[in-house]
This record gives sequence, C-alpha cells and structure tokens, in this order.
Amino acid sequence: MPQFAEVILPLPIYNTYTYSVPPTMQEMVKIGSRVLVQFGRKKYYTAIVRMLHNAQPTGYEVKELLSVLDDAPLLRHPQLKLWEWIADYYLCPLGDVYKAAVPTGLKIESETWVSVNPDFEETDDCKLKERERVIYDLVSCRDRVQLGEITRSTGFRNIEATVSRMLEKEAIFVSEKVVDTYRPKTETFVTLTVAPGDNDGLHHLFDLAGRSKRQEQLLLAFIELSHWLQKPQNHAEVKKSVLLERAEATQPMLAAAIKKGLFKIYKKEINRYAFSAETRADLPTLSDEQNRALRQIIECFHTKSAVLLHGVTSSGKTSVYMHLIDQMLKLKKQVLYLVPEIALTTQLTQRMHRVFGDRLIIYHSKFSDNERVDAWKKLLTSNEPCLIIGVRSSVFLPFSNLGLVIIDEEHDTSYKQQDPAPRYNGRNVAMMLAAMHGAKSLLGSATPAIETYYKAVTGKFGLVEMPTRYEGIEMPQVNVIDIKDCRRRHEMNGFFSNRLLTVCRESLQAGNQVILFQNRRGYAPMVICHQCGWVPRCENCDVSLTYHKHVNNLSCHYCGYSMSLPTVCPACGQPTIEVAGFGTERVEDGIAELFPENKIARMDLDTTRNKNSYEKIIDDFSAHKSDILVGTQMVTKGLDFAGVSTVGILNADTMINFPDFLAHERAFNMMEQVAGRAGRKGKQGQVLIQTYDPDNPVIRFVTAHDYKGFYADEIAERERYSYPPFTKIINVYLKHTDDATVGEMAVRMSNMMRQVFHHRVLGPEAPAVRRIQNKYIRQIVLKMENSASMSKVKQILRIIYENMVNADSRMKSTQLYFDVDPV
DNA sequence: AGCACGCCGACT
DNA sequence: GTCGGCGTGCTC
Repeated sequence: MPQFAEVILPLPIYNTYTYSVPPTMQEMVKIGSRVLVQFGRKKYYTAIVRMLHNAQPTGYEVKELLSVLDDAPLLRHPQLKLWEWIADYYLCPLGDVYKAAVPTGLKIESETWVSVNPDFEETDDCKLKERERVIYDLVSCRDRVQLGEITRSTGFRNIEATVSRMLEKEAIFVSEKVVDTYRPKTETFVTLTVAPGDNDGLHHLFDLAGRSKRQEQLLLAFIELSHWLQKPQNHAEVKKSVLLERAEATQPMLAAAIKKGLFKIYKKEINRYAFSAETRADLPTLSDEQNRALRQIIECFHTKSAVLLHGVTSSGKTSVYMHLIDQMLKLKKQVLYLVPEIALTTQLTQRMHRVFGDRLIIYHSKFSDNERVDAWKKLLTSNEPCLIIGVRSSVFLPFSNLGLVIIDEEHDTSYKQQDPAPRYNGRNVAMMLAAMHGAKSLLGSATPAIETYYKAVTGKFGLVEMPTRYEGIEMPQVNVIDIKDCRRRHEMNGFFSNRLLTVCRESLQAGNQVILFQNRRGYAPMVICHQCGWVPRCENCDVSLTYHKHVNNLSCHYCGYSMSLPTVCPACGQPTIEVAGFGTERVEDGIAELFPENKIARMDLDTTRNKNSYEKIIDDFSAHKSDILVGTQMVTKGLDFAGVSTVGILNADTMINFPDFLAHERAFNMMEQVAGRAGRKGKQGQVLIQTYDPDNPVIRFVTAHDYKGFYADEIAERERYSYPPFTKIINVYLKHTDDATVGEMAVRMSNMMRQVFHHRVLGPEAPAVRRIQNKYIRQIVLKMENSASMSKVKQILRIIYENMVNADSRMKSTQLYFDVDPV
C-alpha cells in the first residue's frame, strides 16, 4: 500500500510535493488521481498524483492528503506522460501544463473570506487603526468579503499584515472555503401525478382538467410524447420545453395545471453532450480525386505514422476526413479533429453532426468552463468510439482509445500558444499524443508550414496531394496593383486603387460578394500632431496608441490602456492632430462612402468579442445579408463563402516586410488563403493585391498559386541562413521593471550562453515592443542544430540561470522564460 | 501563485 | 518608535 504521494500543483512550480496518504485513502489513490491538499499555511488546492511510493521523506514535516476527489483517476494513460513531455520540451513548469490542461471546474481551490465579529467592541486598549477601520467598515457593510476584494475596493497594498493584526484583536474572522465552481446542467421534466398504467387515475386527471381546453391539451400532448399508453411499465417523463411546444401552451398554463395536481415537475442533471439522435446524413460521395487521396492516405499510414494532405483551397479535404473518421469509428477508435480556434464554426460542426450524430463531441475555447467539464466527464465515463472536434487545448482531453488525429489547417500559427506558459504548439503536441496512443496523424493544409512540407518531402511524413479544386472550380486569377504607380497617375482614391474599386463595383453589380483584407484593426494605427510631432503613447507599454473611431478613443493593443482622442495637441495646444495609416475600421468607413448602396460587415477582434458575434458575421455573409466583408486575418481561416467573386488585399507590404525569418511564410500563407476565398462554380474569382513592391517574389508566387515554387525558394533561404527546419530555435526572454537592469542581465546571460553555445547565440536585443505592461523585455535567440540533444541544452540553460542568480541578486527579480519553436 | 518575513524610509 | 512598501524565500 502506497504511503506517500508526489503531487502536481496548479502553480508555476517545477517540483512535485510529497504528501502522506492516510490509510483510509490508500486503496483509492492512484496515479492520475485528483486529490485535495493544503499547500502553504492556508490555501487548499486540487493536485494530481504523479507518483506513489513508500520512501519516508526527511528534513520536513509531511502533510496528509485531505481527500481523493474521484473514484477513478482523472487522468488516463498516457496523459501524464504527455504533460511531462510538454513541460520538458517547452521548458516550462509541470504545474503550468496542469493548469492549462484541466478545466477550472475540476480544479477546486479554497478562497479566503473575511467577516466581522459581531461581538467586537472597540476599547481604549484595543483601538482600530485608520487602515483597519476602513477594512472593518467595508467588511461590516457586506456579509463577508474575499481577501482580493478588499485589496480591490480599498486600493491598499499588502493587506495581509493588517488583516492578521485585526484577527489578533478579534475584530474579524477569517475562513477558508473550498469552492466548487462546477454547475451541472439541469433540465426540467414533467410527469403525471398518477403512475403509468393507472388508467382510472388518468380519467380522473381529465375530469380534474374539466372544461379547461389548455389543460386537456397539455394532458393529451403529454400522453402522446411520453408514449404513456404504449409502455405503461416505464416511468413516463417529458422535457418541459418539449411539452409546452407540443401543447402550444405557456409556462403559466402549465403552472396552473401543476397547481391543480395534474402534473409534477422536477429537475434532472443532464450531460451537455447527450445529443438527441437527429436525422443523419450519409457520408458525402467522393470525387475521383478525393477517392484517390483517401486511398493514398490509407496506404501511407501502413508505413508512416503521419501524413500531410496538401490540398488546394476548396479541394474538399473535409469530405476525405469524414471517410477516414467513419472508418476509425467503425474500428471502435476515437478520433481527434483539431482546428484553429477561429475555424470552429457551426458550418463545420453541423456538417459533422449530421453525419456522426451523437458520437460528436465539441471542445471550444468559447465554451463555458462547465461545458468543458462535461466534455471531460463524457470521455471519462464512456468508452464508445467518438469524434472530438476541438481547438488546441483539446489535446489534453482524457482519450482512451485514440486511433487518428486530424490537424486541419496545420500551418495556422494560432496552434501555438503565445502567452501564458505552456507555450506549446497544439499541432506538435497532437502528433506526440497520437504517437503515444499508437495512432496516426493526418495534417491538412492548402499552404503547409515550411517545416511540415520539408518533413513530407524528405520522407518523414507521407505526402498526398490534391491539386485541383472540387467540382471544377478554377483557382482565382491574381492581379497585382502597384500603389506607387497608381499614385503617380492619380489613380488612387484614398487607400483604394481605381482598378480595385472598378472590379469591386462590377462584382457587386453582378450580385456577387467582395472580401477586403487589411491586416490591422482599428481606424488608424498612427496619430500625430502635425505641428509638433506629438504622438500619443501607452502608459504601460512602449507603443503608440491606435485610434478607434467607433468608440472614439485611442487604445493600446498590448495592455488595453485607452484614452480619448484629444481635440488639441496636449504638447503644443494646437488643433493639429491628424491620423495616419489605416486599419479595418477606416477601410469600412471609406468603402461605405464609395458604395453607399451596399451592406458592409467588418470582422476583426473588435467586432467578434462576444460568444456568438463571430458566428453571426459569418452566417450573415454566407446568407448574403451583407455584400462586402472587411476583415483582418480572421477572414482567411478556412471559411467557405459561395458568393465571393472578388478579394482585395489592401496592403501586402506590412506582412512581407516583417523582420522575422517566418515573415515570408506567414505572408504567403495569408495571401494564398485569403485568395482561396474567391471563386465560385462556373466563374473564376479575382484577387487584387495592392503593394508598393510588385516584384516581390512572395507576391509572384501567390500570383501563380505556386506553393511548391515558394517552398523551394524559402527552404533554400532557410538552409542558407540556418533557420528551421534545419535548426531548432529557442527564444530566451528576460523581463524586468527596470530597463537598464534587464539590459545588463540579458548581456550577461547571453555572454554565459555564448561560452557554451558560441555562434549559436544571437542577441540580446530589445524586441520591437520593448516594454509591455511596465515590464522591459530582452530577447536572446538560441539556434541549435537538429542533432543537438535538447535535454542537454535545457540542463545547461538551467545551470546558467542558477549561476546568474548566485552572481547577482537582481537576477532573482528578473523574470525568465523560454519560447521553444516560436512561430 | 500566495503568503510571511524582514529590511528600510516616512510619518505620528 | 510604528506603519506600510517592497524584495526574497518557501510552500511537502
């Protein structure tokens, strides 16, 4: 029987901690179990058991596990192994992986609540101090207050000492409450007050209903819906909502019938994933090309564990996926279908639901935490084969029998989590997950990541190509517009070239839709005083503020700081403030002026804050309720709009000229993807790219829809300058409130790194935005050969860090973190 | 992440 | 002299 447990806490800590297992729990506790523990002096956390053993630790007192929270472990093999791999590979604490992996509803914690002592009286030798009185008054006017709430409403810093002094004086009470935020979904059911089969009783109910037509209707509807007469041995119940709809009754009518004693109602816990069996559609019929691709994928899987499906936009990759999914489900295996955040729409889920019915589980980041807990519970309790469609974080779900992982739009950079840790790539983690399950991975994209295509052509992955669009739709024609030239000839109208406007006008007149792409949100990225050159800047970050016209303010896209647009310049007092550059808002305004007849929709971060707004914009545009869609990169992500004939890219240069080895890849992908939205059956679409640099090779490759050409160019470049996939990149970040300190620390760190890694170390450099949220940042780039042992590299980095801490205590207040395989 | 402890400057 | 700010270290 195990006496000690090593547990993972949901905190940014690298270590595990040892707790003793009380004899009563020794049978229950397993590796992967959720346990409640006290950590530190008061707080309670839900921890995960990583290891069990009998080795009595020495040197400190061991606390006991307080309870085991589930009958069966929350984690199944190989989940813990996957967590450990992530922590190891992405150089982050295991606790951070745990935090990201498990929904909040399954990580109950304690909260500290403060309440006043009703018997407390102030005496001469026990008087409250000024700060204490403020806290006392705040707590007494409410019943009980959380510790954090006190800090928030009083603005006091470091209240712990004050609170503990008040506790000594017995002015207040402090308690730790373990809170469970999970709320199961309930549904109200209705049943008759008589037992099924009791026909006399039923007659009596009809008598009771008397002349009330409504109540009689309710009774009849109930009998019909519950099949009360057919199967009298069963407990007969009907969902309240269904009954009301069928009986065409309202809530008060039912309430009256309940009052009379006809019905009883009660609530029942339901699983959000208990889909009603709906009319199912058959699998889509595949074209010859799709069939060939399907066969090739299956064949590749015989020899390779991962296959890249490189299919141009609208080649019908989803239909191929569906056949593969179907085959897996028939083998009683689970399938994970990973999509980028933004591509998980009802368009896709409905299509999947029609074919796979209640075997479909959706895991979306816009789902409430309760819904995520339900997805976990569903997977933990059932071993039925199922299809999980999910975003990045669904790689953490408790799969039991995974057979296939599909990663759609695998090139999409939103698979990489940027902040906070763990900074993992969902695509790569999904493939590791598949490998741990002995499952296959299928990566799909029209514009594969350079790294992925490299692995495919060098034979690490299988490669299957679908070079033509479905149903004979042609690839759109791409035209490049030289803005410089247009300006010279006075052929620009604001940010729009006359040519672009003409094509748009023709498309709209023909009843088609238009997409305009500008990769910048807000109205204008630059505000400047014409007189003195004053530029509004963020208080907390080193950036200029972006002007948002619709809410009439200037805001920081890094920390959310905002201020109103001054009418006169705060520096020189002149009314000479002007805006420069343009974002989606300004495009929307400009185009609205030029096309007053047409309806315009805008899709960017600002218009898609709510849970359903994104969906609504897409649905409305699909249903042709709007004619022109203006948007940021959101409009590029795997959406199918049948009516779009024209796509305009308003400024290609900002994407291409980004100072980063991935800039060309990103720019090509983005342009090729947005171009792929154009074109419909029987009519070739048009794409217009406005640029100052028409001869740029990236644009040339987009014009020719030449992915392979672009790849050849880019891979040569990467090899020449030793960039991935020929090397591995680890970005080292240092953050500190003081610019000079972080600069000094970064120089030292890079020097120490250089002693070991030599020319592989680049920097340090201040990033383009050198201060975010009042923290100054430095970046050191480490470029390692692929053959290098990453565990050794990590070990060295850790030793360097420890040496630095020992040499200079300022390092302790410097935040250090890593970004492995940045995108 | 909390939370406590200890050092230091600014007030009664 | 005490209060509160802030840096530092520890939590099994």
